[in-house]
Amino acid sequence: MATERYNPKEVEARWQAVWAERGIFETRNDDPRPKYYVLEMFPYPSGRIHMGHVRNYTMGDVVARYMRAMGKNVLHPMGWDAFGLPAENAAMQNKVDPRAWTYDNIAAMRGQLKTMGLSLDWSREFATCDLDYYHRQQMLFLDLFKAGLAYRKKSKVNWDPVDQTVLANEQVIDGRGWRSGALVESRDLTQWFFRITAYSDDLLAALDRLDRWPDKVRLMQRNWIGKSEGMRVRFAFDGPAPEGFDTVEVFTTRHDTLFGASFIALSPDHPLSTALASGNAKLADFITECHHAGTSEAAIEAAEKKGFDTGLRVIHPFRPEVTLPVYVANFVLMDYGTGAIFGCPAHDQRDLDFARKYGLRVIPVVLPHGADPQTFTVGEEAYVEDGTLINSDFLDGMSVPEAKEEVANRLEDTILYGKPQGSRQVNYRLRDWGISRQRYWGCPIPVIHCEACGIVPVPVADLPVKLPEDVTFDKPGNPLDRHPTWKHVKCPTCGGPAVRETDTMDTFVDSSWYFARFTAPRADPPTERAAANDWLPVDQYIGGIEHAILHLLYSRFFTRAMRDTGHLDLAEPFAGLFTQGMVVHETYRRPDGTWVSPAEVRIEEAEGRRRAVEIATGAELEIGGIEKMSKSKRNTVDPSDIIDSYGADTARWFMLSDSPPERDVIWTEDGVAGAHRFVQRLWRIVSEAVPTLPPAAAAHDGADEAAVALRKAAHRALADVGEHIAALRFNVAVARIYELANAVAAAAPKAGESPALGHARREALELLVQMMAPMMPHLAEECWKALGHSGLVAAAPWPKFEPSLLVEDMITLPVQVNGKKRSELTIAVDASQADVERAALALEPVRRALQGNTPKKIVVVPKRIVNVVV
RNA sequence: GCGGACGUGGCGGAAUUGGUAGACGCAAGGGACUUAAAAUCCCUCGGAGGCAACUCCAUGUGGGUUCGAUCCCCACCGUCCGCACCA
Repeated sequence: MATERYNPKEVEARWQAVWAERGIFETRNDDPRPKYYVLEMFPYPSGRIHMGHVRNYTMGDVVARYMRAMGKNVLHPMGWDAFGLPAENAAMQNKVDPRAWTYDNIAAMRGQLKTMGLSLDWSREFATCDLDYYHRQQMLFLDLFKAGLAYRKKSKVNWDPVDQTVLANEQVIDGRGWRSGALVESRDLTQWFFRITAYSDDLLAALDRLDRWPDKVRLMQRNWIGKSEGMRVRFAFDGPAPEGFDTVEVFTTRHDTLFGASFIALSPDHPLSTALASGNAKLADFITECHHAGTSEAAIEAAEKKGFDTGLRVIHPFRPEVTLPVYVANFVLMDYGTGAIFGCPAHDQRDLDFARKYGLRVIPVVLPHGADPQTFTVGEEAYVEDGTLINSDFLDGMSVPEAKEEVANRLEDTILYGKPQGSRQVNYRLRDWGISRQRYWGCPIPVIHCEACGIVPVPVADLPVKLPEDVTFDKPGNPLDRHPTWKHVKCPTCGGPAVRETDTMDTFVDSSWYFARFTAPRADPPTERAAANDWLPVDQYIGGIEHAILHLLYSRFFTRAMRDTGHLDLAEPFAGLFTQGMVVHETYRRPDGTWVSPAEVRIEEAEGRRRAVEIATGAELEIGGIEKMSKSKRNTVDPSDIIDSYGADTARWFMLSDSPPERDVIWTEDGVAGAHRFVQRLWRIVSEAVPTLPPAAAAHDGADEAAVALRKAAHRALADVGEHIAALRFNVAVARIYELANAVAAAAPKAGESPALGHARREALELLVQMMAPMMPHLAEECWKALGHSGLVAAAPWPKFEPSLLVEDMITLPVQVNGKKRSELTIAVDASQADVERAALALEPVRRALQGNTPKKIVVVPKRIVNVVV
């Protein structure tokens, strides 16, 4: 009897309907089983899902389904990161309402996701642009504001003069606005900030405890936070001090090199620079010039160290007779340390470049180990390594750490104008998070500006501050700002005329707490504290490495802020993090350089050479590099096309096969076809075996050799697959499933076989189906039903392997002579060392390799290897 | 420049983290079935030598440690990623 081909289209829709109807993926908060929260980074509703989503959500779904089978109460929700620029751009370009555009996209993508057969709890779905959600976000903002974690300050921002808006750093490409192409200006604007720096040290220290995060991500965050331990040191002026300044304060991590100081450099934005410039046109010009210099990497690379001598001199803390010139220098950053440094040219490359240019002294004060103090000089390269102090008075002979300690102690004990001259300071690279956006499609910052009362938070009872719907996008700039009525309100405190804050929040705020909202998505307060505490942290979070710093750091901050404002009781939102690789594809281009999509290309193989041919024209195309799927290179493959022609299980299986999940996966037609062949093959194996199977798994008595072998293969696979899924090594789990499928196929039903083999086959098939169920859930349900089960495999517990079947009584050991494998030895597992040695030496290839020599030593590693050493 | 990761057949990769290198898949070649094709099934598949059993070489390159190294150490080459005037 010929088996009918498996029809994924019909089967998948059918099982998806059954799952939905029975609500088996809806999760209750009062379920007594142990919890497991698996979450994939929620998508931006761009309109269509892409292969990256398919990969991400497939991985999460395998974990969710596996954990559910393991008896956990699994929370696996989905939502939409729905505020952001693209909706406004669509509004400007296509005259559509950003709200309608967004919700249409969500509907389209929800439909696509549903065809993937993901075990999601759709009852918890929300979008961040839902009034319900951003209302709660405004409540959180007010709490942060009250706690001093949200504040306003003037700061430098990227300003796009054409679009009239602030741009995030990521939206500035080579110094130009990504949309307008205009040169971005640096502007001082008053903006809202979240005080992430209040948690710098905790965010850093807690990284060590995130042992289920990739080292790479932890390292990136560590570097981003950028802790450095140093000193603030104040220098007194030689002669009259400028108005309003009694000293110049610098930050340094190399206070050991203080005797090598030869100048002071101020940032062009330092208050002293600004003050001096008001009476000095040349200095003012210099500062302006500094501001105009590019801030791109290339510009910084090429930029020369430049300075302007202010004429001021300061006194060396330990050598009253020595004075140092004070420069304004283009390479000193205002927002790190104190915005001023002391220059030690011998031991810092930038300082050296600067000193050479302006003819300043270069005094070596750290002598390399083993160098001769008489002959050691610094040429064009500063010496930044460790060594022994020289030319440094009371520090001479000390190591660098000793010298640092000594300098710190002395400066702390020296009083200058009523304060210690120096103090130890820990400095961080991390800055507060600027969340103001001059944009419409975001969460309004719930604050009112009153001329009399200043900044007045909107009373909680007046929330939500709702985005107006009657806005225009015909002009650049913020539609909220030019809306005729929206911003004009009465002051909640004094009742006088006031205006609303028209900035909206960075969309990264929206994604900084959505995982908490999922735990009680319809609760009246932002979180239902008990639910958040019960469910969080997320046990397994999965997403792209591109969020290593931004989203993942912001969320860690925001969770702490929510803890400190009473919304939940934990610091770390994500206990386990996995960063998946990208989906990449070959590229094809015409001779004129334009790209051609894979769907329009046919690959031909002739004389061992692969050719790409454009289907429409028959013209040969150039096969380009394998790159991330992107619209610009046109190398995308639409998941819906794949699901239409092969089914979701095939797409899911392909995503999990071959490539380790953290690495990039190359999407190939051959690979997908191969995955689909396996789907068909599994169906064939199961459906052809079914008529021959005994009705249900019976006791495995009177088992013959073939039956035992099949049972061992099945239980070995079961043990391995569970282990590999739990460790997210999906590609290896897939390989084990292939192996078991091969083993079952090899033991195909034969006339006259033993009943024991029939029982073993049923057992193996049932295990096989359960093992593949997290990965190919539709096919698994169909097979499960074919095997005679009335329940759902999606609701079945994960089977337990039989440990006795994993134990072998005979074992095959490789036998080496001098480290080279010469033979194999099959022997009882519990054979004594002496027996193993004797048997190994008796092997013909071993005797040949020994050539009559007596072994010096025989290494026997039990259950591993025998090595005969001559 | 600083920091990090990686390098295994034609390709994706596996290897119990010091113990049989190349599991599993893809591609390729050969065969069976078929009027033919598709589908399916069987065989071969790191390199060199040999009819063969087998031998030698081989995990980027060169050294080292070890009975034994893809794995540990040193140096180098290459690829990729992050940060970037952070004092």
